[in-house]
Amino acid sequence: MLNERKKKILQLIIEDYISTAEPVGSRTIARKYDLGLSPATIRNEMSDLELLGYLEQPHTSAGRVPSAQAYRFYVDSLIEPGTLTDNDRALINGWYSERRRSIEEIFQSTAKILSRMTQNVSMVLANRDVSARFRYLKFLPLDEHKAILCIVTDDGNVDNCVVEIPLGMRFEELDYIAGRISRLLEGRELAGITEDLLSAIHTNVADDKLLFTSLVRSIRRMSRKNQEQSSFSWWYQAAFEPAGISRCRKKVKKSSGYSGRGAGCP
DNA sequence: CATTCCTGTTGGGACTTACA
DNA sequence: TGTAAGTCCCAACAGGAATG
Repeated sequence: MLNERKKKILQLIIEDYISTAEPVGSRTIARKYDLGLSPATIRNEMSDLELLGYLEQPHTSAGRVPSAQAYRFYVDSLIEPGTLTDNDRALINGWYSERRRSIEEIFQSTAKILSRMTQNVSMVLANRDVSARFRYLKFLPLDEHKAILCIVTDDGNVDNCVVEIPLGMRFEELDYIAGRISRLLEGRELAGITEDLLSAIHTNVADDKLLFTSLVRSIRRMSRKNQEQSSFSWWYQAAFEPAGISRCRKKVKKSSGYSGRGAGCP
């Protein structure tokens, strides 16, 4: 636990480093900010902060730079949350009162609002849900021989494919099968739907081979898609939209490498 | 034009001193 | 005795002058 003096020194170092992008030394802190402490005292506190992991030193005689732990502490404990003006509140309420269709749109809107309010580049970052779960499946009739098989997961993804309706099977029966399979698989992680489980469904519920093959193929496709998305561990949306300046948005999915899409930004 | 050397500046560590 | 402050010395770096 940091005492008040350490907190104050850490705060000044972080703010100085943010504004200058240069390592901050004890003498700089003593001279620029009236703390009533000598550089030697500040140096001792900085040494403690370095031991505690809040500061790092690029090389022996350079000043100190804040660590990731220091930034976390700064955001959580050192800065005072500002108060929203009525205009800001109205802007936010206006954006979110509109019904949006996807998570992506919500991210875009959030980044835009942040950018407009702060007049800075904003970035919205979220962890992807790595384990989508089966929600339900449904058959939608196309004609008397074909139907669309739709599988829905709890993260809102939908996969579909056209299936042949087995000869002599009525749509009501298809609907009944969909209900039974949905109940059996509901809440299960896609990755956890095993061959054994699918075989049991094949035997007990959907004994038609073609129908079963389509079902398995669709579940596997969704599971694969989910795993691919999960490999992109973070998703973020950046925006730069100060009033009166041309817009520039960029969306990037980040993984171990780099991939991006979007337009407008060099 | 690239490299080397010199000098000034900045900052940290170690040690000593002053004081409550 | 612990803490704060002062001082000395050394290291790293930047910038300018000298040199090949």
